[in-house]
Amino acid sequence: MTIGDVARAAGVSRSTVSYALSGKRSISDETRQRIQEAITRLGFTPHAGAQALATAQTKVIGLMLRFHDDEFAPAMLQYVLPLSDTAREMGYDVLMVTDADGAEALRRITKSGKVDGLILLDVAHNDPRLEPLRAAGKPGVLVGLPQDTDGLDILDLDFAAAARMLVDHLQGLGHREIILVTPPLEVFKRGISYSWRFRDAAIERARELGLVLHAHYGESRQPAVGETLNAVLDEHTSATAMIVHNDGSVAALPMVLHERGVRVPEDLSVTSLYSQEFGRTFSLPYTAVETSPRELGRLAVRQLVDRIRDGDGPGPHRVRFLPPTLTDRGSTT
Amino acid sequence: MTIGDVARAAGVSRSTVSYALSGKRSISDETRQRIQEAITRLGFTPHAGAQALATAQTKVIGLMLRFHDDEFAPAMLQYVLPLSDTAREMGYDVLMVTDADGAEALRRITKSGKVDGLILLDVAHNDPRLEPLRAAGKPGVLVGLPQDTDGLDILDLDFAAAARMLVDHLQGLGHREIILVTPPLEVFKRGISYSWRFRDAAIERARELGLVLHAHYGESRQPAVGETLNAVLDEHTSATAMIVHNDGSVAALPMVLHERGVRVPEDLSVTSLYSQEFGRTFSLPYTAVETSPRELGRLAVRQLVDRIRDGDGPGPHRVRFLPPTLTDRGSTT
DNA sequence: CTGAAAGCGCTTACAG
DNA sequence: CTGAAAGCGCTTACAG
Repeated sequence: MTIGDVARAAGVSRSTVSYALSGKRSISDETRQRIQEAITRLGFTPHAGAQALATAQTKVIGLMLRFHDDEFAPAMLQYVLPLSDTAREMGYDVLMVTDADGAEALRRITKSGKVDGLILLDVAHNDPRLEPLRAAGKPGVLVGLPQDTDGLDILDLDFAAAARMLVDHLQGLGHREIILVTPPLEVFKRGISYSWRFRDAAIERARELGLVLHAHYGESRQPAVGETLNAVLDEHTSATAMIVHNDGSVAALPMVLHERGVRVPEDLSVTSLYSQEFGRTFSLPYTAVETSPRELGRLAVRQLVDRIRDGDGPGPHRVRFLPPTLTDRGSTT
Repeated sequence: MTIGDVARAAGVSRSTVSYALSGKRSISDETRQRIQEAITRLGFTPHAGAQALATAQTKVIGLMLRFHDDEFAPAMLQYVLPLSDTAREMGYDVLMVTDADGAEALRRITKSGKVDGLILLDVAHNDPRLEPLRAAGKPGVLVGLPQDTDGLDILDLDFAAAARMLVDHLQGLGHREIILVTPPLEVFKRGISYSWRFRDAAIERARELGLVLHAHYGESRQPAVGETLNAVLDEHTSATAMIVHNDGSVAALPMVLHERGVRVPEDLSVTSLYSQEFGRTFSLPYTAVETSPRELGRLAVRQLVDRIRDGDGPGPHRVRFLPPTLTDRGSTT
């Protein structure tokens, strides 16, 4: 079933069928009818490989992600689904790449022309995928902030603003001593910059406001998560508020507080940073900055598709930080 | 950068380069050396579209999945990652398809020749994707059991055996009255057969053994999950054991039991069905049948790749149930 | 408004 | 052991 079969059935040339399909030149109504009829009758679909060869476009975007032991897996899915759905809306399929060697995988799918562009998730400070991405000559959008942003489109939550927002919120309620649970040390070491962007901004803001802030590394896997939370709570009994910037820790927190007999917000005000969906999945009742994974995913795909369509035209590359918004769930007082 | 450039650089014909790449005919050592050297020096990678056109093979498999509101999203990821990793090991990339209209999406990627084969996740009793799959003439492996298994390769956990195993386990410990929390009603309605395969086998076994078994639908989203669990526990105060066959419910259970002051296993023996990884993510301490998502994913990809390679040759299609195994975490007595 | 033909970059019989 | 050439199924200047 090729375009030639359709052409024969409709009594036209193959080029006419092709143009009817693409709309790139005008076709008489009658011819278009005959072609359309033949296409539906024969159930014709163009061969993707042939199209890719002829046009140098695949209509596929690559989605590069990794799962690390120091990450809390369920959080990743929140980004993947909106990305996939948005891509489809815009006429693109998604090639999901989870290779351990991301740089090599990027080279592979890019040089073989398997994708028109790439979305990199969980980008690190010195991400090894950036060199091959720059060399690839294909557009890429990053979620996560690297050190060198030159020539790249980047999208991320404004974690510094989020941290300040939470500190301000607690300060406004009269809290003077706050516990901050950060991502695990390994996440810092891997160079995931949101970990220190959030922490450093929180520390800075607390200092400005004259607050005491105790920063501690969280953990991502049980039983270390619970043990660490308990140890931190034991150490700072005079703290009246908590900011949890770590998926694994916040998911485990309700149980830990329950076991300690700590009531929220009567005994402790708790704030965090997670999406509405994440909160619902884990039954989290905390006032938190919304991470908007759905919006981030949509924006990333839109940006990428714009780049793909416009060649290198749609203006300068840019780093874009989504402004945080606070969802008050009544866990602070 | 095409195969012609390599050929010129190595002083051979394009066909010789092609054969050197594929190994489909013998090449003199010296020629092979020169070609290899040229390939690495020029950084050549064959164009995937051209290969697909010439060979009618894409080296891509389609992964078809959906996320339903009545499902607990984190569970899905456990299958996706092993599938992706295994595919890569076997030389395949993964096109992830999450379209709402799975049947249409299957037709699209299959007719356009974007994939060599398909893996269908979360297959329903009368799954609309099966008709286009059968018509596609491409191999497909299903995870989940449909009504009509004719001509299909199917892989699933043996949920009936799992249910019997748990009932037997509890009966062996002397329990006479058991609560069963099943998947939500909507999952039954959607035709996801594991829901009734497990429930019916549990009921049947309980009857055989003369046990009382109360089956109730679980929920997947808060706050309904907790409310339902509490209602069920309120209703059957004399029950001494529980079987939870529902991700959302079991994830919420520790908190619910904690709030009720129910100790496990002293006051209540609890069993469930989940993977080790899922249990670790949600800090679940229950004796459970292991769902082996990693193994299932690996087997599915292996089976699919075998089919792709052997055309229609590798023997009859088959339904394969993985035997359940019990992981005792000490939550029963 | 439409067609004939070249070209995209591979693979693989066919010949030697 | 190697090469010249046809063919995979499209798209798109070029011509009319």
